[in-house]
Amino acid sequence: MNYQNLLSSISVTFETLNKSEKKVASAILADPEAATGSSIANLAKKAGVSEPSVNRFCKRFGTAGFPDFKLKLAQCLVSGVKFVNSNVQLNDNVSKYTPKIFDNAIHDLVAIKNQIDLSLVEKVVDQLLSARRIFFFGLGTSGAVARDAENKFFRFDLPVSFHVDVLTMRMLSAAAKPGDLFFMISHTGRTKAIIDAADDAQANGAKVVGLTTPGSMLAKKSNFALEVSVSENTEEYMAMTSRIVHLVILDVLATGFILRKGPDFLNHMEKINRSLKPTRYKNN
Amino acid sequence: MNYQNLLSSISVTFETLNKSEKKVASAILADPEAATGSSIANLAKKAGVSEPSVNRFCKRFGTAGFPDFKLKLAQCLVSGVKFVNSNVQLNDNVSKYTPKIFDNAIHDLVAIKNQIDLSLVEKVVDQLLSARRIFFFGLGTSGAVARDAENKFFRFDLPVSFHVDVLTMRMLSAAAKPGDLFFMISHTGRTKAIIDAADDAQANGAKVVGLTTPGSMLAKKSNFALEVSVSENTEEYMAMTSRIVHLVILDVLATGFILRKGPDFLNHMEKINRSLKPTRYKNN
DNA sequence: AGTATTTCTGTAATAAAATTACATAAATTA
DNA sequence: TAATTTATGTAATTTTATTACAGAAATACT
Repeated sequence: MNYQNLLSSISVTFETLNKSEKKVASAILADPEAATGSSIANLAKKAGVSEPSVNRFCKRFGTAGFPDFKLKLAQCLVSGVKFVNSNVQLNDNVSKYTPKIFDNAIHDLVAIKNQIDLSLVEKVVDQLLSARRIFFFGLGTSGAVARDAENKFFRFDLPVSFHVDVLTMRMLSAAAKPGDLFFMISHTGRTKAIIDAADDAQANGAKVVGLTTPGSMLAKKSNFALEVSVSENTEEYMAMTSRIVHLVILDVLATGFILRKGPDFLNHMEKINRSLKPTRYKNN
Repeated sequence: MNYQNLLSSISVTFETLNKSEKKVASAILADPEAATGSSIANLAKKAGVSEPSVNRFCKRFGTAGFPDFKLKLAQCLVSGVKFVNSNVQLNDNVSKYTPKIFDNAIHDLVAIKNQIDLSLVEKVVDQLLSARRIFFFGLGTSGAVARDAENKFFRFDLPVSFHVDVLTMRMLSAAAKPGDLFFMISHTGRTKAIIDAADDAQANGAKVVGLTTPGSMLAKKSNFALEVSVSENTEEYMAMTSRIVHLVILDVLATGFILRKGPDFLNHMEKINRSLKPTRYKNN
């Protein structure tokens, strides 16, 4: 029995279960989350069966007993999409809202880490490696992300630029050529200027990478869509975790790029790093 | 407490634990997998402490008790945040380096979440609330952070600007006045232009907030130093996690600002959000 | 249909585990 | 050095889970 699929095992074998086991299964399937937190007595009551029936149920599914069952159930819930309720409340004080903000970012990073399509990452790295020019486009918050991306990728011995000006975006995408890579960053994926530029760039034979929300207009129009879904509530008034995840994904791509370039490339990187020395005061 | 990173939390806060808690932490860190399966008596024996000590340990980490702790520990093992030695190696493939990059960011966020000085956060929020003008200064990667900060704080009905041009920085700090707030962002805290500006601004009676590495020159010269220490190795060739943590801290400050402004302020925020509507395509 | 056999399920007893209350020890402060 | 706080363990209590067993329900077999 694979504990990753405990829940689906339960629902799949449901019909083969006997009366009381079905009751237990229903109680668990109705709220698996709650089941992980309750005692055997509690769950038995909720299911309308005796405690040993619950225990037997657990053993039937290959676990050592009820505590072990809860553990494995909890583990199989992790991989599913599930939000921590870390909403900031209006009356939160500093010791409440601070960890919440951190937790939201952490939670979304963990979620995306587990969801990200590695073969797609690889493909985008390929695109970055073979591109003749790279443009990062973003507006508002994503403008800051685009700027950060440029600040990373310019080190890679490639013509890279970032743009936050919609007129420039129009002109560049109108003048796009095969070999150009347009890296579009937009959390909503509905920003007109970005969508229009994606259309134009693609019509001119350039490739478009979209860093955006799943199924968005931008995702659909991209050759390669890096889709990032974050807990909606955190983005209510200001972009928060989406841009954090975007930045980390750009780090991943940059890392992939460097690794593919091989060890010699590190000399080039080192040269760039050394250039900063005169801009800094000595370390005490 | 974020259950995704219970393990990270334990390893990060290890030094702040007292004697018996350290014993428990070591026993768990030595074999987290085993810990999820053992009884409190067992673990207590392995750690060489009493059972209540284990129980207190669990509560200290924000869990309801030992069973709940085991559950959350088991969950965090699934998501598999490696809390030690997530260095990218030259021969890593995409499925190796991708989670490492994420893990590094996650790990540092957990670390700072646990270390951040909440009263200092509160004080900086006070400064932001009472400032007559706010300037965000940053160069390179921190320039992107400064831009992001401006993109957040301009919504707050305050004169806010960000600067990435050292000449402008000089002029602005030379013309600083009491009531001005200079928010300096520099991971190294040794960037000459930033340090010089901090000196000038302070000499002219303005307040300086530094977002930088602990004990840096900038930290020493700031009225309020938000000190962030990240795992050094991640910053070798390019700033990675430091800027992520900086951004999240700015989110915390922005959140603190809004909450202090009270519920009426949300109308103002809402008005700004609405203004973006015409720039976007309709959601299908 | 009626009995035997098997399978299922609950009750009650037992065992295991976790938590609490309290006391003592260690560390810290004055 | 005494006073106070903090940390830790012992023992009692409570909660939780498991087992053994018996009665009920279902199935199979005359």
